[in-house]
Amino acid sequence: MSTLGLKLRELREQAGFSLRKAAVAIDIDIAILSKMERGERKFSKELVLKLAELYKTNTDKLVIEYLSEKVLYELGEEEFGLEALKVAEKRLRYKKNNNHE
Amino acid sequence: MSTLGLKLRELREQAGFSLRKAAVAIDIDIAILSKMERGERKFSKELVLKLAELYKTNTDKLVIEYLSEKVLYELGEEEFGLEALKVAEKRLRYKKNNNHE
DNA sequence: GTATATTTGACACTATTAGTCAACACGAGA
DNA sequence: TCTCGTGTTGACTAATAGTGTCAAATATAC
Repeated sequence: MSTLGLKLRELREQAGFSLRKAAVAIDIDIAILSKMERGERKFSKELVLKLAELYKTNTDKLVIEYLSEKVLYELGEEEFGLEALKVAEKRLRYKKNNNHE
Repeated sequence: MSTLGLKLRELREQAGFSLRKAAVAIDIDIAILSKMERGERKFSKELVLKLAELYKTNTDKLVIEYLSEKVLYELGEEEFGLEALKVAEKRLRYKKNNNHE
């Protein structure tokens, strides 16, 4: 199940939006938001940002959540998922330090 | 540039295969293998495994490399890439410990 | 009952990715 | 120079995945 979806649903309810109103506010179909909140469809980063703004909440954590879910989705049930994450992390650190473009 | 591509090119040359022969052996078009080795196209896991077998080399490291590249590709130039990786890692560990399906 | 909110599935549309093929460039050696 | 083996490139089509739209079904409250 999608953690990001759950969080965004909670945030929506806390902010007092119905699914319909939230969907209208960010200009998407109600069905899509419903499915996204329940993890049946993937969020786009753009929508996550729009929703964060609508609910007046901090975007960073949500973006991190969004990205990590994307990463986990890509790894699927792979046996070496953890090892791959470690390698990716190492390479990303290296890139950050040397590739200040 | 693709580390996986470079590695597989080295392995191919060490194993004494021309691009053509390797491509024929795993039943793909030469152009595809050429592009994959140079990072112009993404590898599929299936092809990585076939090539590892052809070159008689250990598959695990190559699979890990393959997965980490996939992950890094998904993260792109995201500001919070590292943070996302850490969250993903934490969640994956949790899943491994509790979700022995 | 009506009204509002959400879920579900079917469908079409678009974008992305994968596969095919032919032309091209290059160097080695006859 | 000719040609053979090697690798690169681009154009094109096919297959696949992702998105958006809509209406019907379901649920919840009044």
